[in-house]
Amino acid sequence: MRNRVTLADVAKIAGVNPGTVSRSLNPQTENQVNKETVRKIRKIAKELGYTPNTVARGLRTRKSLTIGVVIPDLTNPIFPPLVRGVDSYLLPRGYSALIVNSDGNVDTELVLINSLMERQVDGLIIATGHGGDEMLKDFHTRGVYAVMVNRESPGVPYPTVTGDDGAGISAAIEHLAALGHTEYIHLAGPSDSSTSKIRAHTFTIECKRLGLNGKIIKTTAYSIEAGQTAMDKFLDHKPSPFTAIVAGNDLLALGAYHSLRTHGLNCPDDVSVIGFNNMPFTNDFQPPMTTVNVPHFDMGVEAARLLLSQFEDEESAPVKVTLPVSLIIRESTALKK
Amino acid sequence: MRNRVTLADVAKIAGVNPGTVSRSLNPQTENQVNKETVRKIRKIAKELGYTPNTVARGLRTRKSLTIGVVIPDLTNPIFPPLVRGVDSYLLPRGYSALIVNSDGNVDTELVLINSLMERQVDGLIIATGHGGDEMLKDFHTRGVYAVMVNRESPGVPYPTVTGDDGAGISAAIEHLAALGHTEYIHLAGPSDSSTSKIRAHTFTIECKRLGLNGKIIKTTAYSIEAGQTAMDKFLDHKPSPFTAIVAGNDLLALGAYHSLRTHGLNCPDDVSVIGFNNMPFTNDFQPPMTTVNVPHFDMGVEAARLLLSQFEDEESAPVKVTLPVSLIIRESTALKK
DNA sequence: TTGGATTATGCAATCGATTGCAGAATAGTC
DNA sequence: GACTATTCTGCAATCGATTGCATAATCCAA
Repeated sequence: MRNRVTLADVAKIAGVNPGTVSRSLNPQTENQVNKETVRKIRKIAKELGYTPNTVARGLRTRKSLTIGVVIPDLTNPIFPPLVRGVDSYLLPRGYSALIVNSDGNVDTELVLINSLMERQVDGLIIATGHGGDEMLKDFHTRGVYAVMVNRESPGVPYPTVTGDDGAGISAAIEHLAALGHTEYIHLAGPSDSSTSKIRAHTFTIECKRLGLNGKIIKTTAYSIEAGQTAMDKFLDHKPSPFTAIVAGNDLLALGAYHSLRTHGLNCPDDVSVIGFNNMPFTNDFQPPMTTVNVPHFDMGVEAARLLLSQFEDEESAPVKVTLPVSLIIRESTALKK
Repeated sequence: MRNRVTLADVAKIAGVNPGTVSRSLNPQTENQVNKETVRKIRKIAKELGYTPNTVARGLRTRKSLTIGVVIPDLTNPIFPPLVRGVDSYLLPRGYSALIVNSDGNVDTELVLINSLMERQVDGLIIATGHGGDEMLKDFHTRGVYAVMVNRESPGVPYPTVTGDDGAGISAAIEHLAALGHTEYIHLAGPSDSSTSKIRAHTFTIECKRLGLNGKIIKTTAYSIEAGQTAMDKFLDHKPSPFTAIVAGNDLLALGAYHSLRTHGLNCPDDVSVIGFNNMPFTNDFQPPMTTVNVPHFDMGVEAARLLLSQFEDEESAPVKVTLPVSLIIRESTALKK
C-alpha cells in the first residue's frame, strides 16, 4: 500500500494543475477541460497507474460511497442471499457494503451502527428484526438515511422491504387445511421480532377464519436449537393431539424435525411441518421441507434501491415494499390420516 | 449524516486548539496534555456527542482500519463462518472487514481488489482458490499486505491458512477402507483450485498406498449442480462398479446424493459417500453426511491474526498455518455389502 | 533570582482530492 | 479592430483529524 500515485504526481508529470487533472479524470467535469488535455492527462494517469484515493475524495465530497448493512448473523442462511442482492445493486453504482453482525443484541447493534457512522457510511440497511425503534427515530431526526429489511416498525419513518409474511402463513394454513388438518401448532420466533409478531398474528386470525384449532409455542431464537428445545418441552408435556406444525422459519422447522424424531413421531405421516423462507438446502432435508419461499436476494436489491433513491429525492416518503412469497410444496406435508 | 460535530467544534467550545482536543481524546497522546484539560475536553466532547471522523483520520494517518476480504461466494455456506471468524478478531481491534464476492471469476476478482485498494484497505484476506498468482506476486512487490486462506499458492510470498486437506482425504479413505471398500471415485473440484489439486493428489497417493482402485471425476465448480451433472454423466456411461465416493466438498457430495438417487442407487447401502467441510446442515441431509470437519471460523481468526501481525513486524516470513481437520462419521458411509 | 528543564498548548503543514472563483487565452461578432 | 462571449486552466480553500515544531508558562534547584 506504499508509494501510491497521487493526483499531484500526475499533475506534475503532465505539467498542469492538480485541479485540471481532477476535472479531466471525472466524466462529470471533463467537458470543462480541453479535449486534447484530457487525452494527454488520461494517458499519463494510466501510464503511472494512478488510482483515486477514495478516502481523500470522500472527505472532500462528504460521501464515502459505503453503505452499512446490519444483520443478526451471517451464518443464518437467509442473509447471504440478501447481502448479495444488496451488493448486486450497489457495486455497479460505485458503492460498497460494510456488513456487521449484531447477534440479536440491541446493545452491540448500537455500538456497531455507531462505528459504521464514524466510518461515514452514506446510509444503513437494517435487517435486524428486533427493537431499537427509539434509536431509529433518533437517527431519522439526525438525518441518517436508512432502509429496513425483513422487519416492520410501524413507528419508524424509514422505508421498509419485507416479504409478504401474512400471505405466506395464510398459504401454509390453507394448504394444510386442504389436506384435512384441523389441529395446529405454530412454532413462533422470539416475540421481540416484528416478523414473529406478524406471523403469529396471521396464524391466529387464519385459524379462526377457517375454524381450526391453533396453538402457539414461543421460542427464544430463530435457530434449530431453540426450535427443538421448545418443541421438546411441549411434547414432553403430553399435549392434546395435533397433526400440523407451521414454523416461524425453516430453522425452527428443522428443530421440530429433530424433536419429532426423538419423540418417535414421523413427519409427514404423523405430523405435517411447514417452514418459512425456503432457505438453501431445505430441499435436501429429510423429508424435503414444504416451506414458504421468500425472495431474499430481491429484498436486498430492493432495499439498496430504496436507499440510494433517498440520496436523490431529498424528501422521500417512507415507502413500504412487500414482495410476494409462494408456497413450495415438498414432502413434509401430507394428507391427514 | 448531517451536522456532525467536529474536533474544531469541540475546540471552540473548550476554548482550546483542535490539536489539543485531538491529543486529549487519543489515549496514546493524552499524557501530553494537562490532566485537568483532558477531563474538561472529554466532558465537552461527550456532551456535544463528538464522534471522530474515521475517513479524515485515515487520510492523515494513512490507515483505514479496514481489511478487504475476497471470497468466491458468500452463499457457499463455508464462508459465513470464515467471515465471522475474521470479524471476531478484527472488530475488537478497531478494524472492519469489507467483503467482496468474486464468483470464481479471476477478472472480477482483480476489479474488486482494485476497488478495495482504492478504498485504502490496510490489507487483504484472500479466500478464492483459483489462479491469479501473478497478480498476487505483483501485489507483494508493491508492498500490499495480504493473507491467503483456504488456498495454497507455492509461488506466492504471503502467509497461508488452510485446513489439513491431505489428512482429511486420508482419514476419509482409511475409514472407507476399514469398511471394506476397494473401488473408489473421487469427485474432484475444478482443477484451477489449489485445494482441488491437493485433495485429488492425496486421493491418488492414498489409493496406491492402500492398494485400492481409485478413479477421479472432474467437476466444473464446487456446487451441487456441478456434482450432480458430473456424476450423472459418469453413471450414464455404465461404469465399472464402485462402492465409495470421496467428494471434493459437501456440495459435490450432495450433488452425488441426487445423482445416485435418480439412478436408483441407495446411499449408503449401494454406495458410501464422504463429503468435505462439514458445512452447516450436513447432519440434516438424507442420509446424514459423513464428512471431514474443517474449522472455518478458526481459519478466519487465524488469517486475521496473521494479517494484523504483518503490520507490526515489518518483515514477516510467509508462514504456513495448517489447521487440523477431523472425520465426522454419520450415516452416508456403511460396510461394503 | 536566575537559568535550565519540564510541561502544556498553539501554530501550521499535511494527507489527496474537489471545486468556486478569477483571470488568461482564444473565439466569435459586428 | 474592438469588444463581448466562451473556453480553459490555475489558485487556493476546504473536508476533519494528526503531529512536528515552536513557544509560553511553570517548576525546580542552586
